[in-house]
Amino acid sequence: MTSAREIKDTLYQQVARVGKALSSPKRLELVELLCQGEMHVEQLATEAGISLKLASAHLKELRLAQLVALRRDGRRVFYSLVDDQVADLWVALRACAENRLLELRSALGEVVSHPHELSPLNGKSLLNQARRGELTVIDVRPANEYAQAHLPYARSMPLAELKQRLDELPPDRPVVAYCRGPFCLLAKDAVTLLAQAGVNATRLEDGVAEWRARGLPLAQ
Amino acid sequence: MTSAREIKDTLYQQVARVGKALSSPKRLELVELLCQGEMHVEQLATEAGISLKLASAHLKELRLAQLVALRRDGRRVFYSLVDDQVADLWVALRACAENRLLELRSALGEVVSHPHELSPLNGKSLLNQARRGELTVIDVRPANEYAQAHLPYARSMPLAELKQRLDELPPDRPVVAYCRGPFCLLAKDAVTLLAQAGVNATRLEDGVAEWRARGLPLAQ
DNA sequence: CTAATATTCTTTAGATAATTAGATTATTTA
DNA sequence: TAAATAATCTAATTATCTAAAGAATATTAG
Repeated sequence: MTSAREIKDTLYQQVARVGKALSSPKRLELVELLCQGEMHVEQLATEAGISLKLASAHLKELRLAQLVALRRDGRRVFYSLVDDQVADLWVALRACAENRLLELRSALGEVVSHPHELSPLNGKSLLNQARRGELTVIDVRPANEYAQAHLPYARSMPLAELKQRLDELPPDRPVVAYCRGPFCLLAKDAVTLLAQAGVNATRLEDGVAEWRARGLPLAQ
Repeated sequence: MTSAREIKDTLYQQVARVGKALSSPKRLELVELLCQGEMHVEQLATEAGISLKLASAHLKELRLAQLVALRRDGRRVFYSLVDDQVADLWVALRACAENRLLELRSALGEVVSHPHELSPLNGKSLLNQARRGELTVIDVRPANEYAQAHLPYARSMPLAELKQRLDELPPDRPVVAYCRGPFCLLAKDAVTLLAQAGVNATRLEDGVAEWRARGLPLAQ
């Protein structure tokens, strides 16, 4: 004999498990990292700026909420999102927060300090211009993230190597740099570096998760 | 002098405010109720089965996360979602939980115990059949929720009045009943009641929030 | 089989949240 | 202006979460 109230309580409790998994800043950062592809615990801990132990504990929470899955390879444990719906949820949650929290907007202002550095293009026209070779799209994330999924026509130029590889960029052609998404600082730094080298560079705010959530295609 | 880490921490913290707001079962239930339209605190508390004080406290949390807004009318305080994006987020979160948590699926099985009672129609064809008068769509939520938004061609027949108003239903025509969404028990009870009265009745799982999230039109 | 590495498990302290009851504020009605 | 109503605020208790540190486990290399 299960009462209506008990059934309802169970239903909302279960959904709240997912909400709870998304209620900690560090877990959100881990989810965003996993939107870039699978990573092992040490990578995740380093990128998120937390201890390995804490990363492991947060990943366990995400695993209990069935948002991530793990795969063992030798002595490494690789985590990944269970599917793209989780990435879409992250993008939706971020967008919702962005659209209503003033504190978030002003903090984001520090990431995108120079509006003219932002690529004014929408996805489709960027795609077209890139295909025609009218501009160069570079992916400034670490190479292993590029290898797992990247924007069409984008070439991998990790921020760490960018300075040494400037000569690989086709001359006299605008460059659009992207990274992990709106919260990531890699593309911002890339644009600054390129501008100092005299390259006409802008940043695309989207990462692969945002790109896919818009229904646009990705390459591997 | 704000470090990159500090900026990032702020960004994820802000998004986590929204995640945190969605991490409590009772707050989720309140959000789902507010998807039906604005309600005052006592209504919300009664429907969610909690005390007025607790409802007030949860609503304050939702307000701090900027997910709901309030309006005072006389001695009543009416709450509503700040916009449809919040309703979409609720629908997305529920869908994400539904698709991966087995416990949720089995609990949901108790709400939708008889699969043949579920309307097999998709939104557009339901709309067409309703327009042509081939079936009767009834909204079994309380009348004030119907008044704020409802499915096109639906008529209001609150569950509480349904038994007395059976004669208003066009005879020999299938009836599709809907309520607040997949977690709501009103439509299930309506279908049971109608079936006992010999009416060919099925349930539509969608509520207005799900309907709108699918990009389908609503009426007022 | 042993040592080294990568990760998880366990425990703990401090911080934060949920819930309840009592006091308080704002609004309407008499 | 006083009483009644609706909701919020404050304070207290209990429960839960975060983060860190030490112990334990699983896998590989020697």
